[in-house]
Amino acid sequence: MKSIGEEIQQSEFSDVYQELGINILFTAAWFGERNRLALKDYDISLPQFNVLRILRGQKGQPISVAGLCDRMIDKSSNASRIVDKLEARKLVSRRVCDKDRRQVDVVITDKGTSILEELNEKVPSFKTIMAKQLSTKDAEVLNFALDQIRNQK
Amino acid sequence: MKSIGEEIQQSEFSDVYQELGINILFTAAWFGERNRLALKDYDISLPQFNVLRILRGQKGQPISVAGLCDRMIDKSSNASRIVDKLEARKLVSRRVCDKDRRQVDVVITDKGTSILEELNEKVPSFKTIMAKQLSTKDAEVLNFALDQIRNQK
DNA sequence: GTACATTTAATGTATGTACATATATTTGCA
DNA sequence: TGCAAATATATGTACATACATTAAATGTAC
Repeated sequence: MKSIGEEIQQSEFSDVYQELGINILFTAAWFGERNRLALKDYDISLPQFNVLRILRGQKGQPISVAGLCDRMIDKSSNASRIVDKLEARKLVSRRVCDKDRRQVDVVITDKGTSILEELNEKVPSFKTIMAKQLSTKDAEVLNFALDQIRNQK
Repeated sequence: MKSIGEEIQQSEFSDVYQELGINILFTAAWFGERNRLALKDYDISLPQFNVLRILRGQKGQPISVAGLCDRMIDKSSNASRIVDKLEARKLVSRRVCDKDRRQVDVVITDKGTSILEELNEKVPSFKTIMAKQLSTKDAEVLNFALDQIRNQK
């Protein structure tokens, strides 16, 4: 099995926390590459895929562009332009919100939903990727540890 | 303390592995944002910073562009162009390798080394970020788990 | 030794990101 | 009401990424 040190050919880290930081970054990038590869044939970028999944999670309820930003992993990505691309392909639709006409309501279309279903078969779920090596107990412990890492002064 | 579900306002995940996957991606992005903020004043991008650190790790020994790619976290980033920017600011130097004239040897300059020293004071180390919430033992366990996740068929 | 394949780096192009600014709408308050 | 401040989205820009292609050097088969 390749350790993170072998992966990036770094023989030693200054300490185990440094190793862990790099390991988290590298593992995230590794997930990204896997998913990008799976999406390639459909000409859908990773952020586009994520937006579609957030919209599906809304179960038909519209969400504003700012709401999308809040739920996106990469906070600085430009949700407005990602929605542009998706709208151009009719995978989502956009409508000015009646109650607050500054807001724009975004919803996934039927076409978007059906593409997403196809994609879900191609993109391996995190469960598929991790369940063999990690018990649910392990996963819970990891989740707790990551939550803790981000919650420091 | 905010869990990952609270961070991205997702009330429920399909399973704990899905939650963990998102958690890893989100934590990596969170690290990235912190570092980018710290580097902003120096007008050095994250990948540029990473390249400088790889070069410093070489302890004066030159490395090829392909060698940089291997050691970089984001495999698809264009090392050639990142080196362009660094060379333009005289933080690294580039020279055709004598033994194999297809290769280019990259080394960090004194100016690059001294900027990197400054940056290391500004950019919080992973140890600083994580040591309070995580024992070294915990960190070791996490490292092992992440290595395992990436090493599946 | 020539011809072809492989390797290394650079470049071209489309898209995405980071960050500032612009535009429209709503809110708060004198 | 009228007007400044705040909010929501879109847009402008420079740079970075993803991926294909090009150009030069080296390796290999004949």
